[in-house]
Amino acid sequence: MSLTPLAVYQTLFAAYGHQYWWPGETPFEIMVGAVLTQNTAWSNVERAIANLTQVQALSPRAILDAPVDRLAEWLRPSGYFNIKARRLRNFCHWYVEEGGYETLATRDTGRLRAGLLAVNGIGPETADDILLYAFGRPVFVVDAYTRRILSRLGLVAESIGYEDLRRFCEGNLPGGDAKLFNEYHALLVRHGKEVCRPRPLCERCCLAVECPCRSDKPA
DNA sequence: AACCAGGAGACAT
DNA sequence: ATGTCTCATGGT
Repeated sequence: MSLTPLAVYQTLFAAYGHQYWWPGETPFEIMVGAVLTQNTAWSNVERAIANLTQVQALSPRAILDAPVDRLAEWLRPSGYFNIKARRLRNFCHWYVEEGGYETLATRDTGRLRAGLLAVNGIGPETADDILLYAFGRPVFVVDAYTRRILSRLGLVAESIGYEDLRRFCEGNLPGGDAKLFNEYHALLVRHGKEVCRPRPLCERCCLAVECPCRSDKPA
């Protein structure tokens, strides 16, 4: 009886409980956060979003109306601010051009995903974050934590690609359950942040709250 | 004081 | 298809 993705989920939920994701009030704020959190600590993203709120620029129109270098200043705390200013602008341009949330929400998930991926600056993870947390679509979001935890548990190869890992997870979980996908990704991030760390490089991740990854020093 | 953080695009091979 | 660079702030 080998470990399954569903068993991993149940263990994580038993250990940590509900995570109440995504941290954001409106769908648009969630989408902005998804872009800004690329390879960046969430605490830094919060500062950037606070800046946008402060100057009343937390809307597609306001972002498009602002000069890019001004936008970059607001995004500074989230890192990569020059690139992210362009990425956020690209996204907002597409978002408005396509008719905004109401119109986009009528599209099937496949078409919506393709549209997101066509935006320069929206890659597979950011697209799936938006699909799941802003549009409520049943999509499994893969990230660095997912790959690290599941590969250390021996479920997948460490070198597995994004789409292969996504298909593996979606194929071994009850489909159509956005609530499950929502909670699962949040739990993987939680466990990855505080227990299953990059270093020390443990061979396995025991999935317990008292995981040796947390306290042991490298040999 | 190196290492890490809820990636993605450009470019070479 | 796959590997390497770059982008950058803030916490540990």
